[in-house]
Amino acid sequence: MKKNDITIKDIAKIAGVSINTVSRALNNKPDINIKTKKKILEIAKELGYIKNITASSLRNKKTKTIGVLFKDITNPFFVEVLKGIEKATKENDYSLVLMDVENDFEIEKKSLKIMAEKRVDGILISPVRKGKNNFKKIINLNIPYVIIGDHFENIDADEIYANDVKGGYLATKHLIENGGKNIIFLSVKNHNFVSYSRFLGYKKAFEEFNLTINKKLIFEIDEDVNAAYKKTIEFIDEKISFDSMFCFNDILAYGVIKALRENNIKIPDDVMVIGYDDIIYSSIIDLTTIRIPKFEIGYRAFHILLDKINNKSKEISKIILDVELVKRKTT
Amino acid sequence: MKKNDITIKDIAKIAGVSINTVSRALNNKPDINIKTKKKILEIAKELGYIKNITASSLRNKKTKTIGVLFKDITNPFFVEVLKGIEKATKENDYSLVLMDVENDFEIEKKSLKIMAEKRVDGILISPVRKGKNNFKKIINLNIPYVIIGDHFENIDADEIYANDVKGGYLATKHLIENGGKNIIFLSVKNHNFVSYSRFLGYKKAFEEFNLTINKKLIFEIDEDVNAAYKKTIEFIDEKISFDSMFCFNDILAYGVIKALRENNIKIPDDVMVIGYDDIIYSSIIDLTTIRIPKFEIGYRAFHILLDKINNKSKEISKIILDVELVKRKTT
DNA sequence: TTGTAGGCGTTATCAC
DNA sequence: GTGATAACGCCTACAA
Repeated sequence: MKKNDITIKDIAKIAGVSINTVSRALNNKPDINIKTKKKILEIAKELGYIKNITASSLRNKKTKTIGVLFKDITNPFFVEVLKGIEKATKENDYSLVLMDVENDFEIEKKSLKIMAEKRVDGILISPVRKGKNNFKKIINLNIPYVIIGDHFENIDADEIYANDVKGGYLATKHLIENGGKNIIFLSVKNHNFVSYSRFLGYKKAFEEFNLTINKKLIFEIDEDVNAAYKKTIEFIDEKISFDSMFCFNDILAYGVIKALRENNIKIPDDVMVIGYDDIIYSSIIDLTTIRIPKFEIGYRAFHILLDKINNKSKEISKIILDVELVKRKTT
Repeated sequence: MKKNDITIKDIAKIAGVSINTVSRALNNKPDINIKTKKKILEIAKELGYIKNITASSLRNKKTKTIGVLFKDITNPFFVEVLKGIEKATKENDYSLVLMDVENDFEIEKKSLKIMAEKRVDGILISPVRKGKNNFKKIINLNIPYVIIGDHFENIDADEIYANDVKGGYLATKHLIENGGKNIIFLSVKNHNFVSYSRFLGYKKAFEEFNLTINKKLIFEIDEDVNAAYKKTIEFIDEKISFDSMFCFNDILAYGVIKALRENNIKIPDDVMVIGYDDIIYSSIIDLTTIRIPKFEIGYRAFHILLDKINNKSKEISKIILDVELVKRKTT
């Protein structure tokens, strides 16, 4: 007999007790004789009994697993967030089912359905954004969820995200204070709230210094190194006048730096570059950036979700985590 | 009534049929009147019925989910592999439970137990290595599994990994051909088979050119950027004579490059640097490296596992994927 | 073509 | 302290 075929029934038979006495022993319930318990535990161990969570989930209506839906599991930002989620999950005896939604509405919809079918206890999601906010339509399941790294207006959902207005402000202020006059804001498409917040911060800094924004220096590209690289080459070719660049994230900044270096533009002397996220490689290339507490976002997101699952909190949480400027050598 | 509380029983009642007629309709079985089927499907849709996979898994003894155990889910190599696994998983209507084993035997053991309890249909694992090979002891469950990115002697396990002997050879040969005389091999601890293979390749190249290896130029450090950075500083401080470095992976190479740059050592003029893996950032910093088909490793690993699960293949697969030199600007 | 009955492995309720 | 029984929701014989 295979080990994972052994059931409490088998143990009961050998121990000469009923199945629910076995259940009691295995689940540390009271109302059981210490000696029978010990005996049962021994038999279970000897037989190599492995509990069937599938069965207990059915009975308990709890799967002790959560679903995690990311737009792109390869994005270093999400990788770090995932690490935080995974850690918290493990610490609380939960498991996690991961799905890469590939920034695609249809896949997101389908994934959500699968999560519902699996009866996950809760969902952590970074919703797909394509211009419109279709998110609300999608989640009409009765599953607790919290949104990670984004904010939706008019939706009563739990959210945890970074203070991107502050981040945009700190970055821009830093550039201005270091002599930046023509500051390009290299933003991305499809990030309504996040990119808008960073833009607001950018604007705020300009206002604080009584400067006016040159809208011609604001660009939106795909969230991709090569797109940033190419765009920067364009700036150079078209002889756009700029002395600093605030990039939507570190990945874009990498592309920018590569393009500048290849054109012998000195960083930071000719052009200052600042990124966003502070992903792990940024310290190596000495990129100045805004640090987001990624691990913490994931870790806390799980705990917010857990409270929802256990009905400990009824009110909606909108958690906004602090960010900080990390000054390195590209500014 | 919540949508996920609706069962086939409810549908049966409304449709005025028995529950297994509903089951037949829902599962596209033959032997059902097309009209009753249509009616049932409509009712199911209207009620917002969501199948309970927990229940069907119990009945079918199939969970349609696999477990993925990685030493470190944050390592870019595994991130890419995971992407491949996730894609293949999704395409085959499977799901994936992810656990970060934190390079720790105890966590690995515990995680494996959880996977067994969840009755995953199969496991994809990059086993923890700490000097000894304790892996065999751990997997004595009756669950199909395939080992990713590693090879164990004397174990009849399915494995998929890269041709690291070739990779080590290509890297070293490239350095020698470009004038490398004193080639440091910066390897890591805890990677018995992989690091040993790369070493064998290194050795092979030396032999081919009738050179003798200087064992004083072989080092083992932790698999960590900062460790590589510090070690390189040591080389410089101790005035070790070297003109090139073959790094165990790209991450180490990043640390090395940083240290060299800070000490005004020109790359590749004074020192050539070559990495391994070709993770995504390496193209940006123009690191010469050995490319491993990471996505493919994950993607194919799933398919090997799937065949095991479906009993399509009884023999053991040892798949060794090809690698290639990617010449960029650090050599 | 459809229905009845039983069981997957666990846990909760209740009685003893 | 312990046991019998039912139930979680689904699927599969088998019978009708």
